[in-house]
Amino acid sequence: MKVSQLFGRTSKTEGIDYKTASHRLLIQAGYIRESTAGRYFFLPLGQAVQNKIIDVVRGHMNEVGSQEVLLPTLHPLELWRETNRTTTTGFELMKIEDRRGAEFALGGTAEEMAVDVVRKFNVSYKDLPFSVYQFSMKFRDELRARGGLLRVREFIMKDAYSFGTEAQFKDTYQAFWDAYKATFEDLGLKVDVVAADNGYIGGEYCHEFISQSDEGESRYFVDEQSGYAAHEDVAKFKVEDKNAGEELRELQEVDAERGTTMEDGVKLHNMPLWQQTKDVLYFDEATKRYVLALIRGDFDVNETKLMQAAGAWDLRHATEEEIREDLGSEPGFISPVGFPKKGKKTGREVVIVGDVSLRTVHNMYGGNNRLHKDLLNINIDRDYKLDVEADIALAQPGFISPDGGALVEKKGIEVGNIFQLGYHYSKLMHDAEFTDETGKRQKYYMGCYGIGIGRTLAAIVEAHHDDKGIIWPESIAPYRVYLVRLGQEEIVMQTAQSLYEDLTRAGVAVLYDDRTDIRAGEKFADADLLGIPYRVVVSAKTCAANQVEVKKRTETESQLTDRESVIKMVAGS
RNA sequence: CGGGGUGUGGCGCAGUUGGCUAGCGCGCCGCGUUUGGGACGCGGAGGUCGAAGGUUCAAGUCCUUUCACCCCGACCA
Repeated sequence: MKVSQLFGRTSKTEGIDYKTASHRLLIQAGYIRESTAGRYFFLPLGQAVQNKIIDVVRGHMNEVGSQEVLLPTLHPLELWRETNRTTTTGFELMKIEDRRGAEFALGGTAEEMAVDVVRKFNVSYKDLPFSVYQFSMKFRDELRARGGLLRVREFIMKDAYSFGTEAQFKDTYQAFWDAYKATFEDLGLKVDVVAADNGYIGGEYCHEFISQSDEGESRYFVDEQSGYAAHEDVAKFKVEDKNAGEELRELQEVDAERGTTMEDGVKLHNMPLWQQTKDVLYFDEATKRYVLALIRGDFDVNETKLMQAAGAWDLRHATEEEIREDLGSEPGFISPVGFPKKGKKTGREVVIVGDVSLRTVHNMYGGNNRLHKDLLNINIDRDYKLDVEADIALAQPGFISPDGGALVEKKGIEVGNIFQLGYHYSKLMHDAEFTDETGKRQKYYMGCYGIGIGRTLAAIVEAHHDDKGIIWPESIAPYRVYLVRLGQEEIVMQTAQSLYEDLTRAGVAVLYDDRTDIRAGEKFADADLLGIPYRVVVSAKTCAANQVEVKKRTETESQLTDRESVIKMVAGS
């Protein structure tokens, strides 16, 4: 390709509004251009990179035996109703109607569609396990797009769906895990694999592949020694015993002229924070129940864990009015001791969820559901009972991981994920079954596996750039060589042209800067900005020496060699 | 949806207490001089100043409404 004919152009002036490096560089170098927020034009260079990434991903998918398909973009809304996903969450689903009023979802993920096509074929145990995957445009009605390609409203995603028996699943999940590791390695991305929350996708466990970056939105914890890694939503940690050996003392009410914060309690009673009870009252809009979360005073409630434990979907904090008038308690003085089972006025059920850390403390202190009254020597089981006991604590940096090392907080870009779906979809959707060896119909056990192609592209730029521009890993560079011609002497014109042809013949993708009205500095600057791995220069100087100049984007010094060596060098590997 | 900010040729911006024909740099087109790290001269093209309504003799500038975009938050594979 000749630069003089390339559609899209670099820009000297950069958009100062763009905060992330990938956003700025990709636009400045002419890879992408914005349409509206979160929707991008992929120009020839950007599309070339995107296709390279797709090739790498496809290779690994094929390697694990997954089969490429293409599902429709418009999903019958009926299918989404079958799994309740039109209502279960505030999922950012785009909807559309045709002129006859038929309703569709613009595909944002395609579990239902995958099940729908598989059930049309009445599979048997002989077909299992198997998986299908596709590359397709996904639509998300994001409240706020950000960071260029990092969070968008339309993007190409590779999504795969596996079908099998429960016994087969472990191997399938591991195979995708390994394939993802290999994929991101090929793409030049170092990723952490972290345990995460399934959210509206359903299922019981999943893992995110996160490229560490300050620009990322995912916060997670890593135990560097053991390799334990988990998203902040699900991160576990060891809870040490405090005074669990202490003898139980008698429950006692005392006057408590204090404010409503934890610190006020600590000051008034002159006792440690960890010995205080933290009582947080929520209301779940989905199930219309109150959820009272109890935890040791020095910990915070992790709302994601809490929702899982309580079976809640849509938590909000209870209002002061609800606390006082419906539950007869007092903000800042809530206590599980004698807390009502139901709202007095509304009759709404109350679920008490306690953190496992409550077992590590005896003789706790806290409110007594009345203004300026506290209780001393509160003890679990004796003074109150839990409906659910679970880990609902929020991990913090420095806490001890389940494996014993200290948790370190990291930020990163989630470029891929793998989900165990189990029977979630096959149970919700009719006929999602296979025939087993005995002729009986069985639900199949599923997984799904996604990679955001555009986001991966952005993550690669975040990981590989300097102040001059992008530095593409060789595996996905849009071109392998940036051939710079300096000057218009006959010999230079001929040498550059024939080198261009020779390299192309040798199978090397060359971007040939044949512009005649552009000076050297600008060509070099563009070469750096574009980030092509090899820069080859042909000029009067190199021709006089009967050589060409070559420099890798990652290096600062160029070298002179003969043209055969250059061809060998860039064609190699 | 809350907070902050910005909308003036493709990009980056200036435009005073309202005042004459809306400017500058980059880029684009033409001619010439240049030519190893973002040259220079001359000549061009390109703008209903985000949109609508209002105030005024007069609006890029003031008022109202609205839309879009950027950043932070809430939300979210």
